[in-house]
Amino acid sequence: MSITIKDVARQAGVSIATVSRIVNGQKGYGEKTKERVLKTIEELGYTPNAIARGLVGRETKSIGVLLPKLSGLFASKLLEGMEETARNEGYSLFVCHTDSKEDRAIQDLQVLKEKQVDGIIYASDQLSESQGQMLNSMVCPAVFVSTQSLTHPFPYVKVDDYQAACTGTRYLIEKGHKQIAFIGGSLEDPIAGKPRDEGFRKTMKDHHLKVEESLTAYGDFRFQSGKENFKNILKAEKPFTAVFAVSDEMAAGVLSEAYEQGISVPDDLAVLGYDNTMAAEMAIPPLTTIAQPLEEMGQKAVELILSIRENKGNINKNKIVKHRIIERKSVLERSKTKGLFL
Amino acid sequence: MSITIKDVARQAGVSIATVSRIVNGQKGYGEKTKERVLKTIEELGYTPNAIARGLVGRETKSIGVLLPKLSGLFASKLLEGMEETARNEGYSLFVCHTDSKEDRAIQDLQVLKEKQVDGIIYASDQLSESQGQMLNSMVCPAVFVSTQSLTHPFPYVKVDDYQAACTGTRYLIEKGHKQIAFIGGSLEDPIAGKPRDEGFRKTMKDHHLKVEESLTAYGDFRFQSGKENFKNILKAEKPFTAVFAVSDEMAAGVLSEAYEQGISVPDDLAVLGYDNTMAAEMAIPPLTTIAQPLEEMGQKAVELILSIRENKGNINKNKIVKHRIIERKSVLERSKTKGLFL
DNA sequence: TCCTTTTACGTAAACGTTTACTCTTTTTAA
DNA sequence: TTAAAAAGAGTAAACGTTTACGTAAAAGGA
Repeated sequence: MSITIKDVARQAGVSIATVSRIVNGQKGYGEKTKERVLKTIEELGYTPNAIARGLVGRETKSIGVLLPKLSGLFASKLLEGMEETARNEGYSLFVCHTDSKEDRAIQDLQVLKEKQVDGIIYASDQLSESQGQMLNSMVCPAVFVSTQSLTHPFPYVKVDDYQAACTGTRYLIEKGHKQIAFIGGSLEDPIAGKPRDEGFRKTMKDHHLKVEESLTAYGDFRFQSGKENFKNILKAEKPFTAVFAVSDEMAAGVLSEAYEQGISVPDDLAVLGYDNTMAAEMAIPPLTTIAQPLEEMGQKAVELILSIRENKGNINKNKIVKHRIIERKSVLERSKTKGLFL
Repeated sequence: MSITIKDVARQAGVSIATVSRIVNGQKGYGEKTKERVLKTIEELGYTPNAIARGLVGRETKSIGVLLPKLSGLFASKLLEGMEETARNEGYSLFVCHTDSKEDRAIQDLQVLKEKQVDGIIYASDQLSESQGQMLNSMVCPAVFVSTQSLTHPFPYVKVDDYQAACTGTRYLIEKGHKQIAFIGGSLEDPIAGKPRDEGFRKTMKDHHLKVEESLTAYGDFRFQSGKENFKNILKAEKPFTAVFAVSDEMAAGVLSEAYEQGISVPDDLAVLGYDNTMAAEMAIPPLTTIAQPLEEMGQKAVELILSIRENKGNINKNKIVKHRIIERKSVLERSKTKGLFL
């Protein structure tokens, strides 16, 4: 059995209320008492019980985080940002790996509710109807990061996917590329899939460029998906000089497949990524990519939770964070890259 | 204010003890009562309060995990394994990013103690003396994963680093390589640094091969470190045909530097990695590497915690898990690779 | 000096559960 | 039938805190 506030109180010859006040830095005790109690705490090695605190104070200083995938550079960078901020504010993080499975996410939400978390961060995945209902039924605030929901208007932190895709496409075009392949996310994904596709198409159109449908493909943001989709695109044997893959992992897949087929990047083909995870840095050649400020997003997400807890009456808290191009080595000017099937 | 067991009891016309028993699937109530209570629970949308449970039952169904770095493929894969097992056993994970900083780890341990976690997993980092003392003072079990401590004998789950390094070195030698560069971890690191170095040297010696000191370097397992160390090794201009880097990230670093210097892997040089994270898969060329079964290690670590909680009197619980070579494309036979400075 | 305010505590209730004891009532066994 | 056992349920104490309220003494003000 461990040392409780009672033991401290008895040993120091005061009431538990006094110990509590001292521990919590409130006032209502004399200087000598304080010192005596502090010494006793030290001697006994007393540690307050956060569970008991949580029960009476009705806050647990913990936040639940739902991530579709833990083992990737994207999620882990996001998590690092959240952890840093949470720590500084005295909060801990429960992490849940939903694997994009409906039932897992529901289970997670249920558990987090029972564990009385002070907030929930739902990251980079689509929200189903029943998840949305659960989220609504929670007493704690919930925010989205790197995603949002059209039907359930929780505050979110994300980049403007549409604009980011425009930026990327424009970058390629300004480098002189005209025939551009595109590997996007699922078009059924209204948050990260569709808007990027739209951004790409809109920008192409604005520059009077045609998008060749056999040069477009849609995957799931993963390495394998990038690799396979690029293989399919190559099968079409249509001319192109650049490919825009909307995640670094997919871009790495493109690089990998290109390598296998003896296609040299950037000499034969330009490749543009998206995210700016470490995958972009480690790639060969290092990937030029659209950066999402993942750590900042994680930080903002927990700040958002915290600010909602304070001003219960909150204004619209959505935060659009800025994307930007990180130029590395995978994109050259059109004139310096040969292109494929020309 | 949310619905409590009292509300359910009142509404259903029974005592809270009965509700509790029904919720927890114990016995001591009639079939009709059970149905009535269950219906009431459904209607009211009652959710048990795990904090209150934790207070009386003195278990919180949560486990704390300390990781030196969150944002890497290594940690996140490990985490994924832990999460999966924890979830299946009804546990949640608090993740803490120590950043290998003494004070952060101490703070984390303190918080986890206050939050009354049921176990602690200390991952892939060296344990300092004061951390060891804190760990000892915790009431819950603690285990190491992918590390261990010589001075604080907590149970651990890891591969045999010495043997794994032997395996890797032997693999290279069996492929006919004789002049092998080595990029290790810090020699001050008695767990993951020194043993791998020793395994490398021992195996070289056993095969009557000389290790050329200017072809060895020691880093911190990260990409940049691999890159820079390889650059230094090249400066020595000593002949060699293979390099063994003891993390995939560092191996990716050598690939990256090799690419910049126009060295072709595997045609000019063989590269062997360690870990088998996604970095190995995504690398160009895909890395042949020593696999650590990270997910399995994560799983075993939480299983270990759980089993210690049950049989309080526990035997020696250390678990050495098996490493193995994953052959991909970065190592060819000596006869097929040109080598450098020959 | 006397009254008022402040300081320094202590008491006890609450937070939402679980569970050891009760006490009936019903079932079982002989 | 009747005693014993089992089933069905309630009461209340505990878990370790925080905090509203009370009270006596000390300090302050005139």
